Amino acid sequence: MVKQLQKRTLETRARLVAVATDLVAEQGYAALRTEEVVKRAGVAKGTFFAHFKDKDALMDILIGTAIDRQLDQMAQKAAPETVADLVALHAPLLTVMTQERYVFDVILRLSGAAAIAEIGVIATTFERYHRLATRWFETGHFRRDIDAELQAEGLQAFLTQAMALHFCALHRSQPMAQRMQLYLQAWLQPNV
Amino acid sequence: MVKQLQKRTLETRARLVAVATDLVAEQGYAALRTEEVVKRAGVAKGTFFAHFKDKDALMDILIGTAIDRQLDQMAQKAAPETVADLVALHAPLLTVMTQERYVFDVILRLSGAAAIAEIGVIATTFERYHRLATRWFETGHFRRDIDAELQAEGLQAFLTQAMALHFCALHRSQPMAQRMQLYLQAWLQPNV
DNA sequence: TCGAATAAATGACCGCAGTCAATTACTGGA
DNA sequence: TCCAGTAATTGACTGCGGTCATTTATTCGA
Repeated sequence: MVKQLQKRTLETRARLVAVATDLVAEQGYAALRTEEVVKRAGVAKGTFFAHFKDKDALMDILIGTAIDRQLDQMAQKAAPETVADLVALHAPLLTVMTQERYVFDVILRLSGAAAIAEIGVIATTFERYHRLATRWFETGHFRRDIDAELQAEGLQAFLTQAMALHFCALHRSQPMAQRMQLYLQAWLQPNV
Repeated sequence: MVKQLQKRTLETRARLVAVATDLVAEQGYAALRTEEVVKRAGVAKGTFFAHFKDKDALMDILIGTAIDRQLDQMAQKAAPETVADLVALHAPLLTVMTQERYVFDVILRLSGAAAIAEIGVIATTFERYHRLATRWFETGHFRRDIDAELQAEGLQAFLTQAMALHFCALHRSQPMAQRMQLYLQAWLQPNV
């Protein structure tokens, strides 16, 4: 039912990803062209699309991997006990996700799995992030009137909002971290 | 310094928008092709791009107009006094914004003005929505520990989150309105 | 070791957004 | 009314993502 993959297949695929990684390092994500990738990898155009459903599928791997590395770092750290800690903890993740407008757009597009069958890397990292955040909130350092999962979903909502406004000309003046602080203070430590 | 627009210009532009509106009604947003628009409008391809920076600029007008109509309706109604009212008030707006995955993607892409100089229709409607929501919260029926503007920003964040999860295979089971209710209860009426 | 079945790779081709030098239509002053 | 200057329009062309019938390589049973 499952794999019957030849060694060649894995090699080609790995080469494509490696070449793409190099190209991104050189020119950024938005400038990546599939034709450039296949040329450097020494394969035909069709081969690319035999390995990846579309260009987004490659981006999913590249960007998802980068996000996952940040989550590795974050998972190492102790659970944050204050909003300031929580915001500080997110700094590197925010940097990765907002390094280019194009990257943020891809993340938004792929962060939810379109179908159960095709959960990509980015969607998987979002699940992972959700679990990680839920664990932080289960320590009980923040609100207690709602469960940890809901707190985590709100965190994600505000994270997205802060990043979106970062790219908005009308709001770019305020730094992302400061906005996060404001949001999360109100979300996690309401004072009614 | 400003306009020197010929009548012809306005006519062509209006015709393009009218044709596009018809096409969308027939086949949906995602299926819209600029070539189909210019063919029906009886102009050349280049004319389209002389009037609109790119295809997104046309979508901005079509979708932005549809959103604006909903805001007209919402602005008529009295300020909501409960979370349930607030959620119910949003139902038509949610329907418009999530009618197609493609529409939601365009909205996310264009909801923040990329540059002050080029604030589009969708970005303008988001500003309008923000002002409207702020006015609701100024009535003081919800939280009082944070100002109305912040409440409005949170509302927008949760609105986006609810729509995003609506398109996510892993979460599609729960209806949007129900999710909104959960989020907004926690956001607007914390119970610590 | 051979040959049929299957997997991988190929590249010419297509669809569609977006460009631009050339052309046509309009305007306002003489 | 004529004509220079400007605005609007044109359509062939480019760039790039994605497809598919054909060719080439690999596997595995006899």
